[in-house]
Amino acid sequence: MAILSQTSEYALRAATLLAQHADASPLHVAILAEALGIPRNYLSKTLSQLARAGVLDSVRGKHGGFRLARPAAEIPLYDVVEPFERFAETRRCLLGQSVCNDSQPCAAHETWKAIGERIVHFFRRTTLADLARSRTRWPNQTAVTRALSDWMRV
Amino acid sequence: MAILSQTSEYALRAATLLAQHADASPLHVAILAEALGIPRNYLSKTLSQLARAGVLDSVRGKHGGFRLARPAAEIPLYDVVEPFERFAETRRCLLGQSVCNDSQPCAAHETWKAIGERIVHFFRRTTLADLARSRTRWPNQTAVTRALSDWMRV
DNA sequence: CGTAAATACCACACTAACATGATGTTATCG
DNA sequence: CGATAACATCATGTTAGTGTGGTATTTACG
Repeated sequence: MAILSQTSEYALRAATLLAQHADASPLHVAILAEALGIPRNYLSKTLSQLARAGVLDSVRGKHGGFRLARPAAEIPLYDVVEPFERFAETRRCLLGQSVCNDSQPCAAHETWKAIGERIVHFFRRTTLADLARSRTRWPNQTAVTRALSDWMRV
Repeated sequence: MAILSQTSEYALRAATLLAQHADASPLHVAILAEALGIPRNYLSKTLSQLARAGVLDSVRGKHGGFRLARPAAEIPLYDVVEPFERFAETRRCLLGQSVCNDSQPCAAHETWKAIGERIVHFFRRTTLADLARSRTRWPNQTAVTRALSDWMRV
């Protein structure tokens, strides 16, 4: 009953941390991974996918890293999570009936549909800016400080 | 984004069909599996678990099968699905924050919590009797007819 | 231009969910 | 009591998600 995959959660956390990073310089995967307690290479792969999806910019070479491709307020969580989820399944009949729609509903149709819509609605309406606002407490706080204060580049 | 595991869906379908079976004689796994389009041995294992959980009665030997352990109206979907799901995860913070509760919430806490509660509420409030009421259209309808009319025992 | 530092990519390992087939166990019935 | 029909269980296979390590590629900078 996890709703989101592990990968999606990783993506959300990393994107939130990036949104908390005010200036536009990219952050290294290594530091993000350390700060968030996420396997480094796996996060690297995940963020590359987000870059391909247009959510992040990736900067290669020395002083490279990842940053948001546009302002946090313009990135709904849906965009962050969609590359790793099959949202279409939200609309499948709970009982697996081949015909189950508004005019020929199964017994659970109304309620089940409402739940699915509520989930999608949440991801569409909430943006990274919303998540970045709250005070967060990531697994490795010192690495977070380093990341956000751009420690590496002093 | 499947919310429920495949196994849980199998269990729900089989239980619904059993609830539609008015009389108290048990139904064979083989017929249930054929009617619902579910792998036979896998369904067998799944229903055995439901029997161990007290949701179904299993009857061994010739003329055996499975039937509901109590009236359909007294079996919430939660009971059918719970053996295969980790509902506790519904209450985990979306951002994986170690502290995230009503007094120290993350930015998504309220909405995310509401979604989880709505899902659990649905499974607790809806019973097999509710699902059995609607006209269903299972994958193999002729096998369903056989099953529900107790064809084997004529 | 060469070196170092970063992402990108590839190959593989591990695990849990899903599935299949064979065999064991129990109960009915002739 | 033996044969048969059902569930129960075990061993194994398959797949997708997750994770790891190494190599290739790109870029900055001295």
